[in-house]
Amino acid sequence: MRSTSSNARDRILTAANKLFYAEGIRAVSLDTIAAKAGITKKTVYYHFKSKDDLIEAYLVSRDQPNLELFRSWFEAAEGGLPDKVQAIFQNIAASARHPKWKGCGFLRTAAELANMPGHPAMKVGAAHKKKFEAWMAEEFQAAGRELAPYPAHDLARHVMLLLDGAFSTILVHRDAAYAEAAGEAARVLVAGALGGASQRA
Amino acid sequence: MRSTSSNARDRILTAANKLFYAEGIRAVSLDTIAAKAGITKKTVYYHFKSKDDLIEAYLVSRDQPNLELFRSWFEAAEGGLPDKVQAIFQNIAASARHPKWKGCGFLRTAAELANMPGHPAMKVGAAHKKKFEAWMAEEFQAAGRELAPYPAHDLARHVMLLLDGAFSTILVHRDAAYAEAAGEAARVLVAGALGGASQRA
DNA sequence: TGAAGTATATTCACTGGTGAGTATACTTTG
DNA sequence: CAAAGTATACTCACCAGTGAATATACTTCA
Repeated sequence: MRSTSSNARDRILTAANKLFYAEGIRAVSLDTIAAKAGITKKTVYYHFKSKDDLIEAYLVSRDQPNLELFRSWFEAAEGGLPDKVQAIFQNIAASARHPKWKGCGFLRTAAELANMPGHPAMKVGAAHKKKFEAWMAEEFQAAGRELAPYPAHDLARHVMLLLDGAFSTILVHRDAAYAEAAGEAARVLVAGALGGASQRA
Repeated sequence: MRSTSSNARDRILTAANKLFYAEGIRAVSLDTIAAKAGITKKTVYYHFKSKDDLIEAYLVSRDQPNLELFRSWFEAAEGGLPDKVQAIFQNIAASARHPKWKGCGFLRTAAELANMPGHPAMKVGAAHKKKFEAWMAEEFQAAGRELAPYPAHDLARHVMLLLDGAFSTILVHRDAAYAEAAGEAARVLVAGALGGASQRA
């Protein structure tokens, strides 16, 4: 049994999650993370081979939970496809009103690591965003062929662009209303693709 | 004559521009900037009261030039409103293919300073984005009342969201094609707002 | 006019503190 | 016991910001 070990590893990852997300990757030292996890820095280096490694692990740990969250918002929403897509944005708006909200960890990490394109964490971020896009495309595909002249994967990409635009813009303005605006735009695109007259909310 | 003075200040600002943009705000030290500017760190502190102050000056110096660039792309484009809007995105795609391109300096700075909401540089960034949005709204307003059920300022905000989405997404994937996708989405929205059938490229 | 004084601009050398990462030794537990 | 896990205590590099001194140019007024 390596229960103690995993405990330490988990505590490190939990601390890293909170601190990296709250303060940013470069603003947080391993000393601070170790302190928050209640262990020594050397123990951090026992479980992770470098800070970059821990950054990568941080993003890996967020991948599935974030996607699940989007999925649950989408599924819980009443109404048609436009409504379900819009619901994602409305939920983001709600999240963004919490004072601890600091944007999308993947996007912020990508911004901080823009000078290290090959960084392993970048790959995790890119994969995460691709998964979101692919999932959206699936949903659109499943929802019917009515969107013929507007391929599902194009529409999915456009929605994803609006989503990341919302994340970035809210962060700049500190105003969750931008997520609602993005939701309306997404709604217009999806409704339009479905061939129906684009009924706006 | 204070020519020497302005020279030093300008050199500092030029060096800060290049380094902050290329490496990120927190990754660059004032020692590095001073070295690049060919002066002493103390001289940096003579002209700027702190690193934060220099960060702010960096963004201030980018505000007008960036807006001018967008404007020039828009004006140079042939065709109607949808084409002119789309042209902005196409030009961003072209810029993004240069190896030195590292996204939008305002967005990346906002991501790095997410833990300091009141930071002066954040205000500069927010003001910059607002100017872009306001300019777009003006253009839409001027272009006619035909977009009745889709208020010009809503449409402007949607275009801005797509733009920032493009900036972020290109950075994550290192693929300028996302700007083209965003441009198509913007084209669909603008064309749709004009009441015409949304003819896609 | 020119000497004395003052503001501007710059340098060298430093401080206190923090950063990532490590050498070594202790401790737990199967 | 031996291996996994953790701690103490350290290195060396860097960083934001400063103290004290100096050089240059502009201003004042005897």
